[in-house]
Amino acid sequence: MRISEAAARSGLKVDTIRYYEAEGLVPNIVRGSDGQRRFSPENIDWLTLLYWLRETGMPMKVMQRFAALYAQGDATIPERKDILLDHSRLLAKRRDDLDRCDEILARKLEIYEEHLR
Amino acid sequence: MRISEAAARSGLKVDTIRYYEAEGLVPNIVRGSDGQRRFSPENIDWLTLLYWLRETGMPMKVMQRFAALYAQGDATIPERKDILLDHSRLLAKRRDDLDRCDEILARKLEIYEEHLR
DNA sequence: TCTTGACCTCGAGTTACTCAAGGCCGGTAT
DNA sequence: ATACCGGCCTTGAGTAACTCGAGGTCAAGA
Repeated sequence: MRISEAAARSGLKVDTIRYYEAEGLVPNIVRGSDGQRRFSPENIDWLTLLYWLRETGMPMKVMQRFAALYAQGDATIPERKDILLDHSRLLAKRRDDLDRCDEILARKLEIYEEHLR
Repeated sequence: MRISEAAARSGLKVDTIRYYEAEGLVPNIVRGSDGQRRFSPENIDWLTLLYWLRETGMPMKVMQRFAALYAQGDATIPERKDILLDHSRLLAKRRDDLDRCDEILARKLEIYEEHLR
């Protein structure tokens, strides 16, 4: 499949996919005889994973390391697992932040309500 | 109180506070006779709010509008309330994203475990 | 044949910081 | 008395992660 469909399926934008490829985040993108990128189902899975990792705050550098390990095959699974476990902890922190902000907003809105009376 | 303490209390960095002031996000910062910024408790509350709004993804432009309204006094409370309610919806969306990513990580880690056996 | 649409590359622009350089000023140590 | 130090100041450049525009190729349809 071609890049626009890859974008639609992964959640990433077309431009972002090209950018990620240039940054070495997407191994194994092949080109057709027309010079255009062709995406395999495995490519799509990978892009989708990248989308969610990025969306939830994983920095590019970490994603680059992750991608490099992925490109090296199954022997790197323990290291990749560590990266994902770290990210899991980050998600927990983000959830705490959201809760904290929710509280603050609730208090602020409360005060606004009082002012409106 | 001075800028380093303001940073410690609000969560923002010193540089970020100065940047925010330059961008018009912080009304009413007074200067002492030495030319240095002095922060009132109200300033600190405001900076803390900005910190949490930004941390949870409110764009600068929205914060600028919010700050401009704040600077105009209580008459703008209804509009400010709308902004915070909008942001509240964004928080809910972010929480969904975190949940979605958690699922994906769990599935991925599961697959890694299988590979490791 | 002409145009339309999807793709391509490359380079510049944007957002939201972040840092480094160079300078002032009040307080302590020699 | 002076030397140094830490904390503040401004300005301008650098960074991360996109995002967009210009200009070009190519296959398929009217």
